[in-house]
Amino acid sequence: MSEAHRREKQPEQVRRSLLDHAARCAVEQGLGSLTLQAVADAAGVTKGGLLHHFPNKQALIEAVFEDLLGKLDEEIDRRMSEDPAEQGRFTRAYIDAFFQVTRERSGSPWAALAISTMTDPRLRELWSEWMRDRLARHETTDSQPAFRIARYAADGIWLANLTEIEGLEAGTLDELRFDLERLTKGELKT
Amino acid sequence: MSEAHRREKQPEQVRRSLLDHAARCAVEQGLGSLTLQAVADAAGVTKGGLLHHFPNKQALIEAVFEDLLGKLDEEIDRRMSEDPAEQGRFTRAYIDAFFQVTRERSGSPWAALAISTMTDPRLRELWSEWMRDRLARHETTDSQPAFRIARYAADGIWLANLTEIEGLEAGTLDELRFDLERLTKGELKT
DNA sequence: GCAAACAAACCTACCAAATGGTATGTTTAC
DNA sequence: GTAAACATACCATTTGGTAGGTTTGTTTGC
Repeated sequence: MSEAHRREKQPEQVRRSLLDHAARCAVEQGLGSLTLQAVADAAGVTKGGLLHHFPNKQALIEAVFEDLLGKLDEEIDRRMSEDPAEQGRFTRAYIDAFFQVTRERSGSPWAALAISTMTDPRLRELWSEWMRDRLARHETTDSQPAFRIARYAADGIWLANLTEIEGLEAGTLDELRFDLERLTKGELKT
Repeated sequence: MSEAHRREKQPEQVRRSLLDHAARCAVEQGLGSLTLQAVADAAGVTKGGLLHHFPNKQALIEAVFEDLLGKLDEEIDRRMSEDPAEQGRFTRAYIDAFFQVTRERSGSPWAALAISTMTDPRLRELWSEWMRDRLARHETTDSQPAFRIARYAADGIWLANLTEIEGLEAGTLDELRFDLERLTKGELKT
């Protein structure tokens, strides 16, 4: 620590490290009690160094959030481009993306997204806009009730996985994934 | 304020007020930035008075959480006792309870439950235990895939409602409620 | 029946630690 | 040489928590 003077300067890399570790800290301690010192330490930089990249705490938090939203966008777009069927294309990509990060489990920065969303009104707005925008874009293919329910269920599963300390079991996740697929095909019976 | 010396002492009432206002503050400011002073002020007591009822901050938070869990238990039990059909009885009560608090919207102390659950590892554990316990109790009637998916979807809807600034529209909520009911009867098609 | 004793329910005053942020110095890259 | 990329030192404020006092309610002793 505090050796950054000696090593070659790679601002982009440091910035990236700060974003990643900030997301991690937000998961572990909660966003409210997130401290600049902790993030700086985790990223191997001093607090002053951190404040050089992000003018204040709020700016850091919003940067983390936008970074994660961007990644989610990319991931979903990638999956959609590989899906041949048109109906429910967005819903499948959305669900799969969530299941992937659900499996990746702890340390996954995505959890920060949830906590942030709940806590900070500004971030709530960003998330709302993102969701409204994507839904509008795929209204013709993904607005049927079963798709909507399936997406909400994916959210719920993801939430449950965050809540469980050890995460849901892999087998359970596979079952749920399968059930959701059936749901989007009208095959799920009681 | 600070007149509690003069008024007759009603510890139970003060304790209740502290729990309620703590839940409220947690919703508004987030649990992480919840301050003892704010809670005490809101309840019309000094910080010292608060710390007489709850030895420290963590104890207060856990007390709030357990209080809310207890209310949820009562609500679900009440609904279950009024439900004639056996299959999916718990799932229906669970969904209805969540939809009710979803409709009640802001100021409802239930939102604190969500935020708390994500932030605090200890509370995560409490919630996990509660859920595991209830699921075990109703395994024979509520373990089918469609029920499980329906419960997760209810969680997701509830989460979305917290996320949206103004909350989901009443009409949208009614639709979702109707779709979930159909899902538990195997009537939901794409 | 009543005062003394005691405990519970508060309040006031205070402190040590942590935290966000500033100001300024030092090293590296171009 | 100059600007960016850091680090160091420091400050004002806030916050959780403690210590000890004061008031109210209840029980005990006689």
